[in-house]
Amino acid sequence: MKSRRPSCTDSGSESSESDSKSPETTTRRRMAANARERKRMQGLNTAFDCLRKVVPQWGQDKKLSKYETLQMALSYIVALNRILTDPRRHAAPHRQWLDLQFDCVQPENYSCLMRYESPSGQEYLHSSFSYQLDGHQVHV
DNA sequence: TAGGCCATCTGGTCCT
DNA sequence: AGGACCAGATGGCCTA
Repeated sequence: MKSRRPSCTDSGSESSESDSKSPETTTRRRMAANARERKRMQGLNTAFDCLRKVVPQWGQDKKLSKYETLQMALSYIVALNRILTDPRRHAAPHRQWLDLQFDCVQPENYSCLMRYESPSGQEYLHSSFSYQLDGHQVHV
């Protein structure tokens, strides 16, 4: 594991008589805030690990970065959404419906719309997704 | 060695 | 008032 900067959060002395402005209190609060922030970031990283497990890796032996994980999750959701909204077009065995690459879905290229279509073809309120793929506007 | 990725610290802001 | 969240800064590790 990485060697981390010496942490000042190890549970140490607790001053009980200090007022709210004393250096001791300030330091104690900072240490507590650091510990909370560390815990929060660990929770975030746990969530990223969970996301990596359910997102396709396409044979990558290297762990996806956080950014790549988010991009891949976005592409994956788009692909699954396409299957759900138009299964006959996208779910055929010969279809390479998961051939979206990271670059296919860039934040500047997509927009979320509020439209949905049921499997029976009946339209109702839902969320759909559109993005730029190879220069073409794709709606799923 | 440079660049990418990451963990941690820190101060600011918002919320309860 | 204190906790949660966020973004910037900093420095360590790893790989090409």
